[in-house]
Amino acid sequence: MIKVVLYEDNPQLREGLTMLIDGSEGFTVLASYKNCDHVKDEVEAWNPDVVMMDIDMPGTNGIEGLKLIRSVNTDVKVLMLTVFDDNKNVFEAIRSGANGYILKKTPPAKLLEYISEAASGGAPMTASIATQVLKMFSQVNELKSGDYNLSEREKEVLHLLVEGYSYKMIAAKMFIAIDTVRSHIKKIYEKLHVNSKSEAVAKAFKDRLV
Amino acid sequence: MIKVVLYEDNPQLREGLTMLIDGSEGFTVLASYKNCDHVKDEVEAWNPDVVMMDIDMPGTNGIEGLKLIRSVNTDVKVLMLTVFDDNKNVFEAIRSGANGYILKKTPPAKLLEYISEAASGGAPMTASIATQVLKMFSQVNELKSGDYNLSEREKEVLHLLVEGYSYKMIAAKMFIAIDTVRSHIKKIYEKLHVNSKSEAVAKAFKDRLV
DNA sequence: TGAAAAAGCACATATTTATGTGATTGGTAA
DNA sequence: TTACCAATCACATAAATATGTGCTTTTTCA
Repeated sequence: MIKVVLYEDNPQLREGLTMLIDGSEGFTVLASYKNCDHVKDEVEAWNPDVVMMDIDMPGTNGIEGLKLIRSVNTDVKVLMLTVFDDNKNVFEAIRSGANGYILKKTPPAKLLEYISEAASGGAPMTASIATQVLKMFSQVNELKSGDYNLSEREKEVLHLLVEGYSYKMIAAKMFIAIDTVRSHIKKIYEKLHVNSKSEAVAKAFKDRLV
Repeated sequence: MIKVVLYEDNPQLREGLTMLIDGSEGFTVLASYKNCDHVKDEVEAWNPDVVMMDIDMPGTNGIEGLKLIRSVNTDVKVLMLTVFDDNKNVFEAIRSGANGYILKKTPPAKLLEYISEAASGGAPMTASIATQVLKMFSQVNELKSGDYNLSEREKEVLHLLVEGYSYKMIAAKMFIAIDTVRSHIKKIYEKLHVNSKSEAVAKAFKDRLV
């Protein structure tokens, strides 16, 4: 029996969801609330398997509610429920430890399936949400490409600079004179359009040259 | 009619999948291959809606294949197919622009559903994969919480250092004497366990203090 | 209430960095 | 074959940085 607690401000939808879930084999709704002002206590008291949390609620919103839950309980599965698949909330919810993210327009049968999936450790997502997540993910790891066409030797030097080596140490490590290190670094600064070691290091991090 | 091209080295599975998909209403398999050595030409020639790509193949593997496809075509939906939900491949596939990631043990009905979902712009994922993706996502954006308990003023100074300001400029910007800037920086170095500006900058980036 | 931080300032000095000018060598592309 | 560039080294100098010691004043916290 999957124990569910529900947070949804719209009375019709709250009742409808409660009846749907509670009336289905294998599911029970322990409680449902119209806001998550006391979500911590409530989740602790009921100890549900799954919390269904509306995002857009007056007072403490769903994301805040999720954070509150996570501050005391990292086990309970939290399914975020929303009307729109807008980017910002999806991102924030996932960051805050949501287990799934589904649209309200999801058909009833699918909804129950999603709840079971969440309860058994899955991460149910409406297709459009999943698409967004993947897109965000590849964006995060995209970028770089800041080429600056540094020569091989220059890349080596830059790398050592980033590692915190001094000119003297770099010279020793690369078996070249310190003046050669200077030459390389000067060239690197020109190419990166900077004029100090720390700026070069910062740029290396920003543009993922490291 | 959803047009599918299949890449799978195991002959039995390849035949099985072809028969399943091709035999289903609304789906057609244009071609199936046992490796993706000529994936670029093949995808261009067939122009499918969905490519199903096995990850573990001899020769050019699925990830490489995906990258090859993406180098010439960003529209076709690519569904990655694998036996294991191992972390590294999932990550790499998503980074490279996969549209979905499903396990081979997925039941036939579900498989067809996933293909349709991919074709219509969704991002079908096996539950265990979705869970992983969410986990990775929240890890990537985790705070890292490298605290070091810097004081407010020290954080300001560090921030300006990272921005590339010299001591003199920081002094001017913060309306304090350059010697005070030195004091702060010395303290910062102690707290971060570094002893140069560029090391501090590097650490700030690494530990997301910026 | 009293010690500990935090923030501010000053002076001194050694080291490191930044910048300039100039030269040699070997590879490579027009 | 000439011209360019990467890589190497040298000498010189100014500016910036790192480090040490020492001194107020204010805030914080046990």
